[in-house]
Amino acid sequence: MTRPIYQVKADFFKTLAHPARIRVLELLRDGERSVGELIPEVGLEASHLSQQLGILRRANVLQGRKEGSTVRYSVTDPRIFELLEVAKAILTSTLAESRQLLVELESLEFVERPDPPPRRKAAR
Amino acid sequence: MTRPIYQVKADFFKTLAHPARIRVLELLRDGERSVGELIPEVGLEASHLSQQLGILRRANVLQGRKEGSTVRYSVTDPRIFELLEVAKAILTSTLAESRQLLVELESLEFVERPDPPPRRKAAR
DNA sequence: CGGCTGCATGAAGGAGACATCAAATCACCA
DNA sequence: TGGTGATTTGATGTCTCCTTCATGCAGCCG
Repeated sequence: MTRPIYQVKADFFKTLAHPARIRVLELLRDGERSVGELIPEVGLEASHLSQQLGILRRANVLQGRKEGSTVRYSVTDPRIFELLEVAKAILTSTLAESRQLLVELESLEFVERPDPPPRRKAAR
Repeated sequence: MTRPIYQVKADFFKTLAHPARIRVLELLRDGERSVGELIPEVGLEASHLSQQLGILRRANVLQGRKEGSTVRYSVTDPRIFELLEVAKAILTSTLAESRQLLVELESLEFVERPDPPPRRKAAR
């Protein structure tokens, strides 16, 4: 094995860590899409979208199929959707809790704390 | 809703997109750990690890519990492990396919392609 | 009290990711 | 064959993240 597992996993999550790439994946949930179709739906200019698609393609998350002068993309492994579902479930409950916490906080008085003394600049 | 869903999801994946943070999560799979216990297992210096823990904590992935002079961390939502499992499954099969492809490529002759002409520098 | 241990935070430089424009490539058609 | 539309690639400025050092701070113990 060239790279440790946790490094590979981290890289994998990194390829997913971009709003446009997430959108693309969610759009591909209901089937193949050409780049031209994705452009208006994702809202990026062609070259920018192509870069993002390239990142997903090089990570083997997406695959492109050439059809005439267009390229149609689809997901390599449908389990990616399962991943998105689990993420969504986690986020939904986590956010619900945070919101709840916020409500509770707003019902409390603010307690003023004195300003901390200024920090000395690090001499390097 | 302040931010679109795909932005929230992307941020979530971003908090996971670091090898040390993945390691921490995998270690917390079998229960609570103090920072001091994590240091040798993750292999980061204290302050660096603390920064990474802070990122996970602020994202509500981890929670810290103060016990005397130490802090014990645990995962907020156990479904995070499910997420890691799905990711692992995807990576395992994807990597297996890539390896297979590599083997096939190595059995082919290389076809030399002429160097492309130099690109003109963009004048901006 | 005073120092130590355990952890968190702030600041700063360097590395890497993003966004954007220009240019290249390929398929198709007039 | 030249032109046009669709997509990709390359180059580059900007911005964000990562890492490290210095410091802050709370609890514990002598």
